[in-house]
Amino acid sequence: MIVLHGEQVHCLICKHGFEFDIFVGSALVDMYAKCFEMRAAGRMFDEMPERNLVSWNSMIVGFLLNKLYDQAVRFFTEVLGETLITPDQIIKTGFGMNTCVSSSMITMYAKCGSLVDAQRVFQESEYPNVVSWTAIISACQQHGCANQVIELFENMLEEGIKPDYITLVSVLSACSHTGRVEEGFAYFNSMTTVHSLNPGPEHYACMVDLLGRAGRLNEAKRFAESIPIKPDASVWGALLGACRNHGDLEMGRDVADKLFEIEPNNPGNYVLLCNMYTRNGRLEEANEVRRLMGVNGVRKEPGCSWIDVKNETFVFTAHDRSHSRTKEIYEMLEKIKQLVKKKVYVAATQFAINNVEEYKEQSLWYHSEKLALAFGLLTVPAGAPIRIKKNLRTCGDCHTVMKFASEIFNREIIVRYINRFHQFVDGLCSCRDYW
DNA sequence: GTAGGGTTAG
Repeated sequence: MIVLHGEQVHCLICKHGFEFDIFVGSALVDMYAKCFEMRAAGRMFDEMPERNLVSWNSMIVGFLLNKLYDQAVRFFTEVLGETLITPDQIIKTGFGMNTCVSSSMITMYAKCGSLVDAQRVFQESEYPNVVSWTAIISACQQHGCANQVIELFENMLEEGIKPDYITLVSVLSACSHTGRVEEGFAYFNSMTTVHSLNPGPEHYACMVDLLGRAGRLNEAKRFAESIPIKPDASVWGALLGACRNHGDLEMGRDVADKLFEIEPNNPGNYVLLCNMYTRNGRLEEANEVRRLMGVNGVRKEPGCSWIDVKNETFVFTAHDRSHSRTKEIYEMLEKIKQLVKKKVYVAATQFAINNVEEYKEQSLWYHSEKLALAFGLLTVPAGAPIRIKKNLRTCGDCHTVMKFASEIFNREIIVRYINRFHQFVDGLCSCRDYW
């Protein structure tokens, strides 16, 4: 809708003959991109008689804003007129010294699963500012290294760098994911008493998550209800997740009802409640939730896992048989199963949600992350870590199998679930099973 | 006229 005003101004610009001005043209590209009209932005860009750095940047930023990441990269390589730029080239050009670039690189490495590289970039950055510090703090947070988060945060304060809103989100999240309830509250309180920061919905969500994850559901609920601002979906979402983790169906149902009103199109809430009913053997109610999903036109995003091998990305869905090496993959899966069973492993069939009893255990073995693991064991050279990413949270059974596999095959396995990393080494996970 | 870091949930 807003673009209507922009179009009117665009018309006026044309009438007065300013459409070929490079400043005006770039601003129009930017305007269309920000109105989520990327095609119009592209047309504008194509029609510009000349373009400069800002025009190109406006296009790239526009792609990012519209979540067209691949196109952003393609466009960028077009600017350079060469193939993809590598981190090595960034260092050579000297751009690595730029704090914008280096903080982005910290984030990039962390999100690609390499915390050590992220740390190296941070150490090499000359004048880290609040964004650089927050980038490395978040990186450690996403990798479950809460000790480092706290250490870095304290170092940052000693260096005289003032934390901001986002820094505290990461610190609080680190506390919640490692059961540091008291410390979490201390940091939360320090926002107002020390740092002059007003907590926002994200901070409140972290605090509800902190209490909820620790199993203190009633306190979490009371906290959510006492928030001075109107609690948003993320606050109730955190509480619903805690109800699922700790099996509180009654509270879960109340919270889910709230969420269905606030965000009826979010499939996650339906799935959580449905799973809770199923796990409690209340299949009729579970079906009712599924029906509600259908009525509201909501569809569950299918779970999938992917793994990079030699510059190629392989994607697996549950029960996937589309890969050319499917036979070997399923054989490897069988092998993992036999070896794991020799340990004290017992299939956690409560995580097999939609299956008839006798198929439950077998079905667990075809979760997408296990398929990716089997493929990784077949293809990733010994000694190199197996890196898997998954778009959804994993189930308890997969988490257990990853631990066993790391020990049995003597492999480091790094798995990202949504946006947090678990590192499995010698039969243990970096999250120490608190997740 | 453009540009870096973030939470919960399947």
